[in-house]
Amino acid sequence: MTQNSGNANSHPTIKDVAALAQVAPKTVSRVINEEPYVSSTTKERVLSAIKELHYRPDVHAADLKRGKSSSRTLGVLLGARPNPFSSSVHWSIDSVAVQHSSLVLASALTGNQDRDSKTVDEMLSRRIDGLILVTAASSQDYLIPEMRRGLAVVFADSTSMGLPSDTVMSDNYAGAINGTRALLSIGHRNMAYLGAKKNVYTVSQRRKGFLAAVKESSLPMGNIDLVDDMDECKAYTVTCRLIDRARTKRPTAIFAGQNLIARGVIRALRTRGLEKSIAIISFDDADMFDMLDPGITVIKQNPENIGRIAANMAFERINGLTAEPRHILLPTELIPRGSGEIPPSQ
Amino acid sequence: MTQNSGNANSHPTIKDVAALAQVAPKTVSRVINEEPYVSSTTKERVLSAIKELHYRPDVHAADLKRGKSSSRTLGVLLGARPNPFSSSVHWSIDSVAVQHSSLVLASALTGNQDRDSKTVDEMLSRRIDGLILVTAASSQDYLIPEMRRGLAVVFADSTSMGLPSDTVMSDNYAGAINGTRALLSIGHRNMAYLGAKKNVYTVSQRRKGFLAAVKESSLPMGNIDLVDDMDECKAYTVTCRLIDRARTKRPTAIFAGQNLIARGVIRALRTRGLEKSIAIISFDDADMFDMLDPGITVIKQNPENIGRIAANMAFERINGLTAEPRHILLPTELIPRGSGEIPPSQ
DNA sequence: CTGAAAGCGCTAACAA
DNA sequence: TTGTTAGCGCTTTCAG
Repeated sequence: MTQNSGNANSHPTIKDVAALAQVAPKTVSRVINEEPYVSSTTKERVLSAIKELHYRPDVHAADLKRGKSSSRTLGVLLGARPNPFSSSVHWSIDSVAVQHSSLVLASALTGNQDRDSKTVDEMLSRRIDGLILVTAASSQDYLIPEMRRGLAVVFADSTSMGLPSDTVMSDNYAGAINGTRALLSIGHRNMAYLGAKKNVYTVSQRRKGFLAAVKESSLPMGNIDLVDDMDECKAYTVTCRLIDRARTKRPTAIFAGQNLIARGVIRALRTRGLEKSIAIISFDDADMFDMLDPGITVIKQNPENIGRIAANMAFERINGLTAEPRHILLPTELIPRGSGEIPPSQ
Repeated sequence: MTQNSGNANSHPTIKDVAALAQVAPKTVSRVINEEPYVSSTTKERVLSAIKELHYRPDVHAADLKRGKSSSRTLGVLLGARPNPFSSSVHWSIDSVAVQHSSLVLASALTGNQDRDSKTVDEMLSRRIDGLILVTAASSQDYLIPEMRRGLAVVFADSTSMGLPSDTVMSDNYAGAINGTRALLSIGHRNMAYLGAKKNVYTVSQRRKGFLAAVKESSLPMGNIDLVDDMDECKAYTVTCRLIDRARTKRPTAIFAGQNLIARGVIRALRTRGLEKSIAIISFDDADMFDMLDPGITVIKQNPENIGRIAANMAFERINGLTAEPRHILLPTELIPRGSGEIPPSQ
């Protein structure tokens, strides 16, 4: 037992292994990194010393010397309230990362600028190779110098807000147009749009899509209720207000700009027993939407693909790709389940 | 522009800052670490140099020197298929970590031993301070040497399987007894238990709780269908088989050992139009369970608390606590919503 | 095939 | 109040 090999409170080092195997540290290093030119007997000895000491190389120390500042670690920042969508994106990124022997430092963005930038600082201080921002709402200009140094930044389900970085998201505009057209095509002439914060890019695209479809149908805007900044709770309240209006003045169809908003709307419709009388379409699916009665018609995204593509783009950059920023739009799918096919009630 | 300060591909170092501010590296270090005894003018100069170069200290290099192998990073391993429960635990851990200026390395366990232990290795090589295993199924004996070196290991929603580490989980046994008693008290005499893999500790506790309640009611075991290894899909199939039996032989109530299993059961009941005739209770809640008709009665857990407590215990250990392993059981709550209050149909 | 020396970015210990 | 030296764990470079 040389050095600190028996020390309960610290990791054995390459020196401890070297001492036990009676070789030089560099030889241990060769074995660890599977470099050639190590005799098989030496290798054996080193390997068994590693095992005996439960030695585990310190990647940070190794990277420090290598100078390539590649920690094989990816940062992922989740901007949205925890929900199945962002979870899927996250785990999809994780599974790509594992294939690249990388790990994911994950954290939730809170919207509090100070706290969030502290989180990013912590990640950057740990020398992450890439950063994927999922559903990020605010601008991240301070990342520019980091990008110049080679940090691979990818925005998933959000726009890069001026940063020259790759982006992946659903084609929110086209998806919203599609859904809205479906509503219009079955005769709805009074509709409501309940959307999230419209300063978020994806939300604004959905809003625009909705409006574009309305416009092409030549419906007067007087027939449309447009409400922004919704969340589940507010959506409930607003929907109650909308449907408590005189029958001729109330919307016969509701476009929910997000799954949580849809939940609020559905709750409200149910309290009035109107869930089979007023149509609703939700942008983004949610668990159990198919099991309600009626089933909720949704504009479905593909979060797994978004995560996978984001991660792949990040690794391409990490591996040296220097092409122009790429902007991927993924198609959405309109899934009719009943709630979106309800005709206008009068 | 001294050293590599203008280099596009690498981070500026403390030396670059020192050169620009015309001080010694150690002085920069003092400023970074907010040590006393730095004149305010010097401090200013250093700070502005830091800003100009977009300098960010490398925590790994710092820790290396400090020798305390504290990377202020926590590992979190999620063992269950992505679902709202594990998501909540995860984000709850994250929010505690941030308070401790720590970051979370998160990864999903796959069940594939080789791949999973590679993931743990990667985390250990990054010198995480603690490891929280959420819903881990298999034994993790190889962690023992790491624990001896001071790695704080906490099991959340799972047992430590012999390892002397802290654990937090719901009181699965009591919760299951409670739910089952509720079913029995309204007169059910033919019941089915559909549970997940029974080699998972929490699952086995639920199973035992169910059986204990049955036993105390002196119901003959012949009246009970006990099925293990269910998932959503299998639960659907099995439920179909159960309810297609003769009316006198089929269960009048179903205990679903997990929310995904409950989903399969609910789907099956609906295809037969039996959702209002056969009772169901689900262990663990899920989004929208309250909005179905009837609402799904659940034995509710508190994932946020599980995550928070797990993280707190981990940080206590990291900060030197050496008490005996603690095992926390959190109460569950039976939430009646309709489906669990359906009386036996004959 | 193997080893010795130097140094990655940082800070502890000591000096000035 | 500031600077110097040494060394954390590892790998590079170069010499055996």
